[in-house]
Amino acid sequence: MTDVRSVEHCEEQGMHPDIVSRVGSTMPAEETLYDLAELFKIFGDSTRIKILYALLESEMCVCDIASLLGMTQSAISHQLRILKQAKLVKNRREGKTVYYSLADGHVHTVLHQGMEHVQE
Amino acid sequence: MTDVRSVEHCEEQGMHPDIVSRVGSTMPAEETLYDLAELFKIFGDSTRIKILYALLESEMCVCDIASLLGMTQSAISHQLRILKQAKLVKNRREGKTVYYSLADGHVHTVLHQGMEHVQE
DNA sequence: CGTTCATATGAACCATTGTTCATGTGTTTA
DNA sequence: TAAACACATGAACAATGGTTCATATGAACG
Repeated sequence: MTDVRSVEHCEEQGMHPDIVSRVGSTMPAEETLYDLAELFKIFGDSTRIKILYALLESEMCVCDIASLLGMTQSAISHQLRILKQAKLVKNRREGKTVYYSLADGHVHTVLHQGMEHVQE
Repeated sequence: MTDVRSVEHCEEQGMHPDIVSRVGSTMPAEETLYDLAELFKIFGDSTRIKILYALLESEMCVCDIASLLGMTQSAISHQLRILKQAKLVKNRREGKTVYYSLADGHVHTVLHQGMEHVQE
């Protein structure tokens, strides 16, 4: 019969406590990593990626994007709202029409870096 | 009563057919954009982001990562499998222990670019 | 060999999310 | 001001995904 103290396994302190504590001290704040994951989550959808790539080329209105992607205006509008909340796109009103464009140069960079990994 | 041909709205050809067709011709292949979204989906989870940031600092075994993040060995192992399938991490066996490390320099770059956007 | 320990994996569960459908808002124009 | 149009939004539904639990693999060690 094993000792009571050895019932718990390596997960308590890890096999290499020194490494665990050293790496732990260099980790960014919990909240920062959460926000970073939330950002990538935005990029993690085909429809939104397509929208961003389209806006990379030209400012566009909602129904143009819907037409381009062969999707519903409603579906596109929902996604644009998400992209706007993440500050990845901005919009401008002209009469009845609303034009969307990229909000930030970072979008281009992130897309480009990701693409490089995909294309091996 | 409106003409039958005007029942369908702008989504058919868009408001600016010229822009739609021009942008359409510059879009990467459907499959490429899908793969790109799949890649970002991997980064779009707190646990996986934490694992990647940890491995950025040092090679680690499964139970060390579990200990560092205060999570189950099983949960970490599942996530490591996903990261490995995406070719973001690689592993090496040493006796009973399996050490994981980053597979690619792109990981560092993508994380860095995303972080810059998060920190405004 | 049989046990122990580190890791892997399959099934189940719960939460999250993207699309659709119906409807609401806001702007132009007849 | 009423109709038409571009866009926004809320609720509902189906699908996806992360964690847990139980169990399987695989290697060291007595």
